[in-house]
Amino acid sequence: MPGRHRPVATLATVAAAAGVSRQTVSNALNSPELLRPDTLERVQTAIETLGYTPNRAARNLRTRTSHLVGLRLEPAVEGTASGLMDRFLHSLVESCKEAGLHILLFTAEDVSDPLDGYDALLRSAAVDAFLVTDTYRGNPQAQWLEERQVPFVSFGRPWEEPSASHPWVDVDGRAGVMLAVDHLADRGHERIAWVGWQKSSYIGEDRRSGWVDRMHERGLSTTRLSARGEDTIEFGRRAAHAMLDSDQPSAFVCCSDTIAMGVLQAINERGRQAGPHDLSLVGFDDSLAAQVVPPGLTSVRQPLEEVAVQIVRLLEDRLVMRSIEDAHVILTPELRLRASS
Amino acid sequence: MPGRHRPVATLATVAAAAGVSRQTVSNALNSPELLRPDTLERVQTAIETLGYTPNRAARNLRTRTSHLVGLRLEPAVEGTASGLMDRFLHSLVESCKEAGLHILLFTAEDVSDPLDGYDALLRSAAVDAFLVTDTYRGNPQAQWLEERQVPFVSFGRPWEEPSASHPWVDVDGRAGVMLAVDHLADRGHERIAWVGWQKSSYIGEDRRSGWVDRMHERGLSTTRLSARGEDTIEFGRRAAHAMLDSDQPSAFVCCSDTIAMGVLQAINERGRQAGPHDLSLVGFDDSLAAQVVPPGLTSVRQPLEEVAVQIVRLLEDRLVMRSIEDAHVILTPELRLRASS
DNA sequence: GTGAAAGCGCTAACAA
DNA sequence: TTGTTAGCGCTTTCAC
Repeated sequence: MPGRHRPVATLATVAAAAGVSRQTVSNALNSPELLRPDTLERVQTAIETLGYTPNRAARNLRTRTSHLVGLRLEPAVEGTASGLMDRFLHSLVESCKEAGLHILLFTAEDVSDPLDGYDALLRSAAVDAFLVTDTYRGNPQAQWLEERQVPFVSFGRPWEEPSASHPWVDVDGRAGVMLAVDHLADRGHERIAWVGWQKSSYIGEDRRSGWVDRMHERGLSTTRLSARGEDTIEFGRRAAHAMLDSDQPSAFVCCSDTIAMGVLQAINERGRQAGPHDLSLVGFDDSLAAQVVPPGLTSVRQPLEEVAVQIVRLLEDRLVMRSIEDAHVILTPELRLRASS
Repeated sequence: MPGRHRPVATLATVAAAAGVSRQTVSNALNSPELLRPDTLERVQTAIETLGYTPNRAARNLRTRTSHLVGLRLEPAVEGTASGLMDRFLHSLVESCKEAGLHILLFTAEDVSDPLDGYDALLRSAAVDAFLVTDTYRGNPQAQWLEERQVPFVSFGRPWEEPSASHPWVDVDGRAGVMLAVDHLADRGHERIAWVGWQKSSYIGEDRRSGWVDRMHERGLSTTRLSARGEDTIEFGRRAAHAMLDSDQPSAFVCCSDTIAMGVLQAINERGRQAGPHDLSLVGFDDSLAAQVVPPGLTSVRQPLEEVAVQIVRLLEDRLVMRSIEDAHVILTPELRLRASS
């Protein structure tokens, strides 16, 4: 019960104090250019004196907007290096503030149902828009939301339906991996291996294509230098051992920091060194683990701060039904160099 | 503009469909026991058919509640292992759902001002309550909120003012470290070192007291086995080197996984092994880094899921002004064993 | 057990 | 430029 014991100022209070009507106070807030300068100032003084802030519920009811954006939080996956959500969320909330938006979190009752939770928030008019993040498994949310004409932006491309017209922001994983390959090749590596995700992962294949294409562009062979599997430490470890047993790669580019951790483990188990003088290693995501693991893991870092900014820009566009230009944004990651390469 | 093209059902719609008045529908929702069974069923059918969900803004305006809980998100600290927020947030949102609450995120304009951001949300009646998390630097928020009679719960004890009466939930770091000491001592270690935070950190000193007291309880000396400094990898590394140069500890208990990573690095640099057969190592927080770093870092894990449950319980109590019992909850962490010990 | 009336605080539309 | 009127969708109060 906020305000239990405080007489909270309302439009009426302020209007009385300033000697104007309620509507004039409302205008002072929403269309100040309509007021005569002296009236405006009088009202503003009253607002300040009384510490008035418009009541959100009343405004929401009247304008049929909440300025809230729903974000469904997926369970954090344990045993995985990433943990990007932390970094992303802060940037996102920050960007939202400038646009007068807030992030409302929700979770699914049934995690396996990608649509669960959206409907309830929508029907209760609790949010104006959604931010959809888990597009890695395709995103049925996009179609569902589009059918209902609900404003939303997705972080992640609609891989299986590239023609989808909803706004999205994504990071160019392919370009990120190319950065990694260039980095290693520039330092003289020729046998650069790829350790990545299963073929069924759109994101995984996109990143891998950066490795394949850049290797070929530089006249380097990719034969027998690729491994695909689960996003686990154990897979990275096994894959690295197998490759080191047979095909003598001198460097590894990994689809995730998690896998890179497994590769690192294999390198250590063989009494070799991860670093520029022995086996080089590059991960993906610049997770906290990459930053803190000895000797420091070189990794592709997603520009999450910029992702957040772009997402909010697109959300704003959709919310005011502004003509949407540049509704598909692809941002380029950068390589964070550390001692592993 | 949600519902732009959909005629959203309202109380009136449902009432018309069920052939009752609006209030009866409202009662069916909020006090179903008042209705005659057959009326109730008729109304419920109509609700279901029309897919009706009460409008949040209207309800909020009328009841002067939002069922929203504000949580100020602090910037994620890079180069630090923890990243607990991810895991915590999901549990929190989950628990909130059962209580009919939602989490609204906000950030500070001025990060150095611990009160920044609270006031605006409060005055606009955007949230009913707050969850305060960054109590490590003392929490002026507690006093500020208490003065204004704003419901809130803090995650973290009011260290500098133990008598503060606001509800809080915390994890017993001291007990967690005792678990670590026992684990190591049970395995024969006698020279167990502490690498922790500066004396100015309440949390750091609490954890350290677990080491001191349990060591003494077991008749083990702590002399020259303690180091205190910043929460950085570099400090952990330097401290470990210094101790290994002089005082021959056989195991390290660290105040954080970040520090443990530095110790691990030092161990590796000396050509020694982190593990049960050479130098044992225990961290704190069970970060993703601890889980993925080779060979796996034993670490004290905070029961964040339970923390979330307790926090929501206390929030509910405060929101209905229920008599508050057990408003101070201390939960015991557990030790996650891995190959580093 | 059900219905009618009032009003939460705000803004859109219009009148002065 | 300012004020008046109406009403967003809901719950509370009080008749019936």
